[in-house]
Amino acid sequence: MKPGFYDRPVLEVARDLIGCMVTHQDCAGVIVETEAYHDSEPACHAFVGLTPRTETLFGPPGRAYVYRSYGIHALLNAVCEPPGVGAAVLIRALEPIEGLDHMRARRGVEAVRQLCSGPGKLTQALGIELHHNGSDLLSGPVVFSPRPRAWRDVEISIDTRIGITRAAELPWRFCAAGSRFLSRPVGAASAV
DNA sequence: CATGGGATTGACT
DNA sequence: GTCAATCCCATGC
Repeated sequence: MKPGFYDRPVLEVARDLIGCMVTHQDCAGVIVETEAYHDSEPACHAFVGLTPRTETLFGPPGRAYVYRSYGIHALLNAVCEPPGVGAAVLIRALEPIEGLDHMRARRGVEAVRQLCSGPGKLTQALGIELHHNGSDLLSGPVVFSPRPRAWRDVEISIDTRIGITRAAELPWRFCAAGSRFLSRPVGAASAV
């Protein structure tokens, strides 16, 4: 992405990341689902202020924020907005493009739709771990790159965020309209 | 120092 | 639909 891409309001970045590519080593996918988080609302980890955990969130934009969820999964975010503001875009689903066999080996499943259709699934498929927290998204090893031509005019659907209890009413979830690779259909309120 | 709660997933009823 | 697994870390005594 261009320098400065992430130094903007997190809602704009979350929308603009739909259709962009995520690459790690030999695996790559197109982002089809994101969510925005900002320190002004209680669902965001940064809501509690600057702590060891949220240090990356309050740091410079364009870095990866990777944290452990439910003691099991690593979740990938792109840090946004200027230093001092705790904001990030959660990457929730990818359409697999390259390295599918490597993804299958790490995920232990065959179906393409099962490889990256969830925030914990895609980090497992791409081999993204906690030690990637704080890494630069321009220089890698985890790299975000602009939309391929075919995704230039992707249509965006907006929905409420998934799996949170606080500020659950905010429409801060962005999806590639009609994608078969979402973690969950648009408009499917709760349900597990 | 002890405790409680997740930005989830997959197995089972 | 229901539920356990599992661990980092914020919070409170």
